[in-house]
Amino acid sequence: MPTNTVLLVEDETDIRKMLSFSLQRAGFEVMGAETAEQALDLLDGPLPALVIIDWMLPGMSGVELARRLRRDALTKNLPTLMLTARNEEADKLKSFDAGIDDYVTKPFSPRELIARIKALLRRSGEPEDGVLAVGRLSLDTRGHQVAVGENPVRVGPTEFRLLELLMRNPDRAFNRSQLLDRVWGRNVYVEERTVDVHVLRLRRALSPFGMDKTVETVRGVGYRLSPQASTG
Amino acid sequence: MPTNTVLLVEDETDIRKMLSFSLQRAGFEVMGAETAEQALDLLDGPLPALVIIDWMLPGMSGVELARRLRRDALTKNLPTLMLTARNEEADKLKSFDAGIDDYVTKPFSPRELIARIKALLRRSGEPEDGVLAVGRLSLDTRGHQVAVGENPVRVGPTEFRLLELLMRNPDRAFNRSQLLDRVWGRNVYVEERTVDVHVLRLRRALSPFGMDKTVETVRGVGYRLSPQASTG
DNA sequence: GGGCGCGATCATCAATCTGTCATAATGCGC
DNA sequence: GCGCATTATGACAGATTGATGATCGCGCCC
Repeated sequence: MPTNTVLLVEDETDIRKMLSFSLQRAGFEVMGAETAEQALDLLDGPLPALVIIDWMLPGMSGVELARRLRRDALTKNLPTLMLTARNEEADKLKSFDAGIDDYVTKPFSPRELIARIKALLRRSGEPEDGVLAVGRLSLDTRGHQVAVGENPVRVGPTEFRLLELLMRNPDRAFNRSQLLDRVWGRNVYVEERTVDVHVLRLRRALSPFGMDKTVETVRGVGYRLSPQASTG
Repeated sequence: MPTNTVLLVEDETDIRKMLSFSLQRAGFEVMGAETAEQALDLLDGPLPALVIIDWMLPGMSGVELARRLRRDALTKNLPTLMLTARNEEADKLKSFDAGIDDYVTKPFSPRELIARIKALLRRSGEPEDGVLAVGRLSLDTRGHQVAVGENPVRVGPTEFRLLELLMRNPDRAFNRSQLLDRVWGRNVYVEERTVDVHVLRLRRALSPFGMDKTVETVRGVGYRLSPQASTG
């Protein structure tokens, strides 16, 4: 999901161009569609971060489009914003009912639109899910969970932090001193050899899934995580 | 963010009462505050699902309150909705800038307000009917009831709030401090170990249905709700 | 006043993790 | 192949951390 892409569904060319311009100036990439049908086609590709829909569209209406988006699991969580000339309460309610997240009435200033878009994105898109992945190996920093494919892997706290560091820096070799600093903390006195033991324990935890080769020894230096070796 | 409770910050008594009534009829619990300061106090306790803030408040302004909420890690993700008599663009922008998620201009109909609230909650992951579900486990935030399949489960108030938080954030690990902040409230001084006891009680309540494994221990961190483990 | 439900602590036991060491393997230059 | 340097591994004792049962206190209702 390109995080700063907006899909704009608006049939009136002038308005579409004007909005495209404002949006681009605000740092968004814009995908334009003239009809709901065209929009649905575009949504088969990479998803935008947000969809702006004009109420009045030729063919399928904006409300109907919104409803469709909500029904499809893939687009269910896409933030949507309705653009309309109407200012009647019934229509607003209908929009919200169709799952629209926000509603802007024409005439509106581009600045207001941008502000609302940002508010919407702030609310939805931002939360970094915190899942690191290397090959079939994944590490969820939020959930404190390691898995190979669907299988959860049991690792102790230290091994978790160690793996996290390695996964954040794939293919980079760390010497024991660096590992101690970054995993154990700077002012801790721990024998360098202790690192070996924890690497061993980490490998042991990964080996049932054939992923133990992923943590490679760099002789004379230290250790490295190698995405290559995770083919198992 | 626990419960289907809404925090309403409005100094004019008439309006507050009227809105409280509408909100309650729509199925929300309402916490009322007359000032921003009072609101902040209330937010030291269990968090509501959403905050409605009047623009004009005696003392600290609504915008300033919103800004504060955004600064604090604990309330950062609370959806906020601004209520105001003004209709000037500059003010709207100021609101959005303060991190407000939506904006309703007086005079507004309660129905519109409710619709917007629902849109906001939907966006932040709140189910429409107030029933959270994870596997066979379900929790009704309005009826304050927990069930596994059709079987009701008896849990105490604290266990309920604890389970609610966990169910709102499946697969996410919380440490004891976070749990205390979010389930007990921030101003209370409670021993961290107390969390263990309530987790124990929660598990015990769930175990007759084989769901006790759903609440997992993350050693060295805290606890996590795992949909996986609910297969029992 | 006397249950009763609930919540917070505490003490204790069990499970798990940690850092070290001794020893076995392995790799590498010659 | 030899010998040295480096790494892998198994074992262990101590330290942490979590689970559990029991206790105490508080507010509430009869």
